[in-house]
Parts: sequence; structure tokens; C-alpha cells
Amino acid sequence: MQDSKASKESKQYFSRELLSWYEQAKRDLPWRRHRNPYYIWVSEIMLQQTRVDTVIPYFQRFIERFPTIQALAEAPEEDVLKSWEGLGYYSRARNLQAAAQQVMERHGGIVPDNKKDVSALKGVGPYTSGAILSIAYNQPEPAVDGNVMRVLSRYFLIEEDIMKTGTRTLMEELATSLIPPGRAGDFNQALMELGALICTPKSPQCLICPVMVHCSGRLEGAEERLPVKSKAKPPRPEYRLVALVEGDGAQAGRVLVRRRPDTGLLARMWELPHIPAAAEPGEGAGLPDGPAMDRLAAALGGAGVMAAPVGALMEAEHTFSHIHWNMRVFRFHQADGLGELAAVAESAAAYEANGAGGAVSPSASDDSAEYRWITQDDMGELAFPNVFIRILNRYFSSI
DNA sequence: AACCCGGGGGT
DNA sequence: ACCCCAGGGTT
Repeated sequence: MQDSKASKESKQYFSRELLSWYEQAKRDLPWRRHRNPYYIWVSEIMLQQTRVDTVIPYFQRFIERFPTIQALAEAPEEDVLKSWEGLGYYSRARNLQAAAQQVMERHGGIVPDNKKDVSALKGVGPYTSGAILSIAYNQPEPAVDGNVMRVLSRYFLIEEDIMKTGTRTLMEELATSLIPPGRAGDFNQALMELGALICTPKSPQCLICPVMVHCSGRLEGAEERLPVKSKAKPPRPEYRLVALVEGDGAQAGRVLVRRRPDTGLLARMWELPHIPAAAEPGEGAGLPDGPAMDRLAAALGGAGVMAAPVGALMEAEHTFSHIHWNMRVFRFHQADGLGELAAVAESAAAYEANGAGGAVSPSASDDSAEYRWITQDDMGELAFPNVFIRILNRYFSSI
């Protein structure tokens, strides 16, 4: 094993000094105020890929709204998604509620305290199961996240690529061997706390680090170079045309939104209607405004909404880890006048005649999405990804 | 073990 | 522009 080079003394020193440092340095975080397994579970799900400072206000609102596992299990999914709005990775919210229902049905409303049952909860993987078992139940399970891999790779001078599965297994074994008897919860949190406060990705604060004198990475001058991490694939660009349709008549003052499908990217979130601009970047991305709006109008017509183009509104971007959306937003006005309807029908006909329709936009028959006309106030009840909140807020504040 | 999925904020 | 954040799930 890689860590066989590390002396027993070095490991004992590490665990002892780290724990001692944590006692006086630990932050006062909302989920640390009680040892409530539900709070710890919720916090660990929110903390997946998300910084502590971002999570704190979300955690407090979430616990106020869903104080118990039962309350969460019985809540409308819409409310749970709304409370997650802006945090990202929305499947975490849907999985968390599904898992709360699992806990109600299979475990009498009590977060299970064994690895098999905790790991079976939706959205709970190796890291989160270890975190729950150690922090909530003080069981000697490792909780290896990005912080822990950074700290361990530096202290023990581990050069393996942390993106590889085998490296995480190695880290889990090492982390387990470091847990002081009876102190699993504090020790795991201490590791992560050190990574968050001292052993940071860039410019680590080695001079105030409680374990500096035996840190192999520091002694080798390698702390800035570690951990070794292979680069991820760059996100692929996608170009999308977005419609902001202002309502007319009975819908005056409202904007058209739709709900995304039950599965896949941003599942069940609300958004402005949009269509792919082109298969090839450059072709449709540079489409002149007129043809772009014609294509959007035709797609809206396919969804049963007659709308006349007003003009370009703004551009927006949205980055996922694997996709980068380049969005051009166009303003439309709901058309119920005959003249406008004729114009829409004409552009739709031209669009279909060009044969551009089938591949890039839903036809009337298969666009089963749910559409709604909303006011700015209605945004308070529906969960939108941030990019659409930005667009909607810009629009509503401009009129 | 490799690969895919997936939002946002800090610097 | 780049980094990376208290990862999970599927194949």
C-alpha cells in the first residue's frame, strides 16, 4: 500500500494534531448545532459539489420548511425543487425527497445507521454514506471528498491521479487507518475543515497548518503541485434560440414559460421556450435575427402559441460541466390579431417548406410540454435555473 | 474501471 | 477562462 511509507508515528501525529486543531478551529455551522441525523443528511446532500458558504442559507430555509423527514416526504415535489432553486444539481433535491419517502416506508422515519441501508438511499454514494455514518452515528467509516484527497495527497505525498477510481479507494483505506478510536465524526470533519480553511487548492496556508512539520508534500516543496488531477473534457458548445413571449389580451403582463421533462437535464424545472439553433456551430449560431425569429415562431406555433416577433432582447450563457449553452433571446408578442396571425402562419409555412423543422423543433403532435403564462410574482412559486431567472428579471425590470 | 451526468460561484 | 466545489449513477 502506498501509505506504508508513512511511519506509524507520522500517522498518529497527524490524527492527534488535526483533531486538537479542529476542537478550537471548527466553524459554527447550522448542521453542527445538533447531532440530528436528518440535518446531517440534508447538509451532506447540499454540500455535494457546493461550497459551505453557499449552502448555509439554503440549509436554514430548507429545515424551516421541511423540519422533519416526514414533512419532506409528504411535501409537494414542486416545493422541494423551489427550495433548491439556485443551488444547482437539482436531481439532488428530487433524490433527497425520494429517499425521505424510502426512510418513512422502510425505516419508520429514522435515518438508518448501517452501511447497507444508508447506501441504498437515493442520492447517497460512498462519500455521503461515510459522512452520515461517521458524523451522525460516530461509526469509523471514511468520508473521502475532494478536500480529503487534497489533504492526504499532500501530507502523504501521494502522486496518483485523484480522478482515477483506484486512487479514491486508496484514500479511503488510508483515511480509515487514520481515524482515532471513538472519534470518527470529529476526525472526518477535521480533515474536511483543514482542506477548506488551511490546505486550500491554491496558496495553502502551510505556515499556520497544525500538521506542517510532518507534511511530506510541504517538505518536498510539492504542496502547490498536489493533488495530481487529470483534466476533464471541455464542455461541448450548444447554440440555442430562446423566446420571451409577452402575453396579449387576457394574458397581458404575463410571459410564456414551460416545464422541462421528467428526466434528463434540469428535470422538471421551468424555463423559457427554446430550440437548438444548429447542429453545426457557426451555421445557426450566426443566423440573422429574422430567420432565427421565424424558426422560433414556427416552433411556438407547433406548441399552439401564435406569436409575432418583436426583436432581439439579449444574449445569455449557461455552463454545465459537459455542455455550454450560448443563448440568443428574442422578444415576441402573443398574436391574436388577424394580421399578426397571418404573418406567423406565413413564417411557419416557410419554415416547414425549408425542411428545417423536423430535426430541431417539436411538432404540434409531440410537444407535450406544460406551458403557463406567468407574472413576475409567479416566479416565486416555480423553480427556474439561474440563467432563466437572469433573463426574466432583466425583462421584467426593463418594461 | 471507465464513463457520463450535472449548476454555480470564486478568483 | 479556468478552477473546483463536503459526488452519484450507469455501464
